[in-house]
Amino acid sequence: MATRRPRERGVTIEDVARAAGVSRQTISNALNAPHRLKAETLERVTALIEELGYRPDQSARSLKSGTRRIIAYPTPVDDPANPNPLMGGFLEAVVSAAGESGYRILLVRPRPDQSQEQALDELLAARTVDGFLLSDILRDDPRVAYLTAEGFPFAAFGRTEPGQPQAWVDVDSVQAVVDLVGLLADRGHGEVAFLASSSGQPWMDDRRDGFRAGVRRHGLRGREFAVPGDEPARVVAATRELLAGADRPTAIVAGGDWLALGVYAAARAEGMEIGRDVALVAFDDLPVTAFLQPALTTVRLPLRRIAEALVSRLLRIIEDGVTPPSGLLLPGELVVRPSLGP
Amino acid sequence: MATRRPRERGVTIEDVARAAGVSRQTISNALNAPHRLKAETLERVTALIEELGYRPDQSARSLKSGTRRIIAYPTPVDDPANPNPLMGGFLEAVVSAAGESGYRILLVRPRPDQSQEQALDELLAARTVDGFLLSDILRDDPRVAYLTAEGFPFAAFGRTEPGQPQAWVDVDSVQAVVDLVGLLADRGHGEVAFLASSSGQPWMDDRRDGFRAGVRRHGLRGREFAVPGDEPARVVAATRELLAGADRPTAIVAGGDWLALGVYAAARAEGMEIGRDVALVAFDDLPVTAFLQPALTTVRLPLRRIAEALVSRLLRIIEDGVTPPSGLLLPGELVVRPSLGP
DNA sequence: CTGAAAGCGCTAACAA
DNA sequence: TTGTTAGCGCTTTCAG
Repeated sequence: MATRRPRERGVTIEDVARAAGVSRQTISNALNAPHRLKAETLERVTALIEELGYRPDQSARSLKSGTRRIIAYPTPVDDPANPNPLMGGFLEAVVSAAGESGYRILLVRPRPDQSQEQALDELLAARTVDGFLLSDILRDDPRVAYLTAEGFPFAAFGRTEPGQPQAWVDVDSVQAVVDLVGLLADRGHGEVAFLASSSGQPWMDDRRDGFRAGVRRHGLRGREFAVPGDEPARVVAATRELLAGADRPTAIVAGGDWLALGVYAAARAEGMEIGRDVALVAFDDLPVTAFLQPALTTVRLPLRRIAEALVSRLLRIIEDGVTPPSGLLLPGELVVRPSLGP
Repeated sequence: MATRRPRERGVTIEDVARAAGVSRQTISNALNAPHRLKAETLERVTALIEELGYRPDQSARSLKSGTRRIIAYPTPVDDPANPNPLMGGFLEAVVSAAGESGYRILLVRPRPDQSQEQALDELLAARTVDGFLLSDILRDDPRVAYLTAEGFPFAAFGRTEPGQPQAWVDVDSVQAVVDLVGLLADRGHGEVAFLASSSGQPWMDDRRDGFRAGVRRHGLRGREFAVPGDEPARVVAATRELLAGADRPTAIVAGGDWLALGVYAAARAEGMEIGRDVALVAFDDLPVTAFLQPALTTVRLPLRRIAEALVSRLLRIIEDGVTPPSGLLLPGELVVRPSLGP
């Protein structure tokens, strides 16, 4: 089995031109401006292209055109103990959306000795990609600052500061959590608690804000408690303590399904039943929640719509130079299930 | 905020050469063959490169060298109802491993009108990538057949046929499940059942084979039952039926943690407790299993080692033209936890 | 409608 | 040690 070395080159435009007895330009036109060719020539050339399996070399094309049709996505560092289960679905959606427009996604990661900006700079300066897709945006994200300063196209999953390009898409977590609290208020809960992990993800702040807003709006008494990190054991321990207390809340709003899993475990350990002894709502709609008993009321992220919006905004910047005047806030999808109680 | 259009070019080798008052070749040498320059020149040029922020254009370099330093990974289509929660971790590991050697990962997906082979062909013929990383290998995988026929570098997560390049890495699922069954035998179980999903993933066959081998070796009585698809409701229903029967097994080997989740739910519904009334072992070590009560005995996939092995094999083929003479079988890591029972 | 020439940015080979 | 030449494969511009 002979392995073709990558440096061996394939069939070039020259080969096709010679075989067809025309100039290279005619081949190029057949592909890029077919209307310029006589029907007969076009047909002949097209057939030959097909037969020889000719495809324009991407590097040559990029060199000439200055465009790569590649979007870089710096992959978030994934905590091995708690890998983001939605990552696959998000990438899937992004790859599809970009693919529709003929773009591909390049996964990048700073080398151990590199800062985030350096890693971006390497791609940017080497003109390896046409733009960036960013996620897990921090309030004061150095990547956003850098790309903004460079004037390089990017789109962000997560809000950017007012002074920066508003090429962002985000889920309206505040509203979604307000709605969750509303569901609890409707069912007569007056004493609710918010369970957060304090590992500093920016979106957790929005969810907490939503909790506060919801509590205020519905005149409930709200309490907040944070678990340092998000290891299962800690979540369970913290929640047990809460549930064992005399003044325990009648409902818990978990900042994420992951945390809610700990509430299920804690409730069982305390001999309580979710949905009966304590109501529980959360956020993310992890696939696993389908197996929980009772099933979990939560908020589903519209990953597909997010990805489409991100890509279409980014491509507008790349191709038309048009930066969106404002961000896009997409509603989360409330999924009401029995953990909410009767 | 002026957005830099991608077609605007950055600083080129020419710019640096002019600024330094030397030829372009000297700049190139400073980067690629520094030993050829006089120390003083090198220092001056390097400083200038840094100052101007010059980085060689990737396309130009690729055009010249014929190598892209990009590896394509065709992303599996993810069932939205049951997205693979390990995808993120796998990609993470692959990106890291490839990054170590200066390669990046390009996510690709056939367009709706394309076959898998056509999608590969597009990348291959356009010389967009140096090689492919394949996962979810089928027994008779068309992608493997195509790349083998083309003699194009690839490495596969999952076994390829004997006549094909043995550039694969796989987990020794058979052995791992034999070991699981051994654990059950040690604890005196004589009546065990294997729970599979019949949605046709190739690795499920290996796990079933492992079950059969384990049962045979330890002289147990084994039964198998398959759930069509892997929707939670079906898994639970099928398992409940099994547990409710008079001749119920004392232990269940689930073909994956996902299925095991259904067993937990079914057991609870039947008033049984995992680890006490029925033992349970599974495969995958999904992160969520840490929250299960009792915690699940399962097999962890060595994703990091898999990724490293895949990348190093692929790079050997790409860079040295050396195809591995045989595949690499990595052991799964048994994680013994209380679901196994006393 | 088709062809010739030039050049995108880079580096390998050779020359000075 | 440095500079010059040529050419990777393609497309844009301008002639025919």
